[in-house]
Amino acid sequence: MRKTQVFIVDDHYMVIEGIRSLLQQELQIDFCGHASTAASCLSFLSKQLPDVILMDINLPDQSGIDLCRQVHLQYPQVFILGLSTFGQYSFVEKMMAAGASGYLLKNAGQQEIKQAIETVVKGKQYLSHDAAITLRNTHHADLPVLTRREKEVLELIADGSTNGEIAERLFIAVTTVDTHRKNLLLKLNAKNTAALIKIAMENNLI
Amino acid sequence: MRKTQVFIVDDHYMVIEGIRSLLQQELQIDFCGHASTAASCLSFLSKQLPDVILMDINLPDQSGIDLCRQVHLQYPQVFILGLSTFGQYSFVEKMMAAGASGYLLKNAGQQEIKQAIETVVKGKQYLSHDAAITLRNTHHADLPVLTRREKEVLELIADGSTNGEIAERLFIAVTTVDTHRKNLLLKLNAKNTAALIKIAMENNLI
DNA sequence: TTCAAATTCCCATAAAAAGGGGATGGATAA
DNA sequence: TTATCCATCCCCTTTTTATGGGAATTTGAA
Repeated sequence: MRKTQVFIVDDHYMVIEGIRSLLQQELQIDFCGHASTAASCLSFLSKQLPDVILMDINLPDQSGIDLCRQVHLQYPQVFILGLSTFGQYSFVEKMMAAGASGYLLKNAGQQEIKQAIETVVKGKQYLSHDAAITLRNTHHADLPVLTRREKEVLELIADGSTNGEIAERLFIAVTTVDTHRKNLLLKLNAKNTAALIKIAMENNLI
Repeated sequence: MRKTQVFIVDDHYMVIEGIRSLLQQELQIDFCGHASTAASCLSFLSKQLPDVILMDINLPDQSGIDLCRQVHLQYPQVFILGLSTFGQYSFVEKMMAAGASGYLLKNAGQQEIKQAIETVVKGKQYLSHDAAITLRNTHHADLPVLTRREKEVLELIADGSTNGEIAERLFIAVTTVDTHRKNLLLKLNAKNTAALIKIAMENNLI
């Protein structure tokens, strides 16, 4: 039986080495290389295709989510396992939406990594236990979904722009900015701008 | 010559395994154990003292900075190397202030880890190249010193309190709060409340 | 195609913050 | 002991936000 080819994309050498070390003991799995940037990952894929890619969400040149989407479109036969430090709901969800077959947290042990790889090569989905719990427990319902426009306005508010300035930059009326602002306060349950920015930053919305 | 005993505190198994794997090839270094929480780290130390601890900043039960301070006070003979994903200035600085002898980023390779350990056991300081650059580049001198009162006011602003509410809670006049607020905007070079909160949070003032 | 959500715009009033002054007592460090 | 910083307080004006409505158009997904 052919060994499963595994490729790793992560900008932390310690993590790459950790996974490599853990997978070395698995006879059915072959570690075929690693990349620390999205660019070098794509470059590798143009020459050789692994069966599974373990992909970190935080990469230096671009978001792992974007890379995931790109790789999934270009090489749909490759299974992608998301990889990150924390099980923040939005990240897990976005990674899955971008075409990942599963998600692993970096505190996963040898057994879990092995099982995840074996599961996704069969075409099934694998969610890290903790990630699954996160998806269930955490502020799923609590964390509101901001629209594209609301996020834009939020960013500009955080930068210190007044409604007038925001309106100018986005080519909309001041009253519209006002409305978005109202909705932001409502959605994030903030009393005023100060609380809004604090909550937004605590939830990585900025 | 006695081997250098190294202990790791990190809640990510992959990182622990990575470091262990990298250090295995070093004959002068002995990996003597690991912990994934501050509590189990302290429990280990009560029985056995390593020469160097590689300590992550993000731990599940408490901040690595607090743990660092505690360990440094209780076991001053143990050298601590801070460990984290990013080289954010305030974190590096706080870790050093808490008694760490050095700082490593998780993208460090085998040579760098080895050199860091060798450097700190000699009682010298070791800063990861990237961390050192961070310390130099980022707003070091720029960061203003906030007074006790200003910090209190800042926190209350961030929580969404109005000047009136802040005045009530601190038993001072609204006009005084106004003055503190003006000074905060000035010191942090913020255009308005939104920018103030963002800057304050980015610099860990809240 | 149809329906819900997103985006856009408007009015009016009340509340809060920003910006500009100036002033006083107290502590502290040089 | 003088100078500096902190904390406190006050005035006034203008700008910006908050709050509470209502309503028309896109747009995207089912």
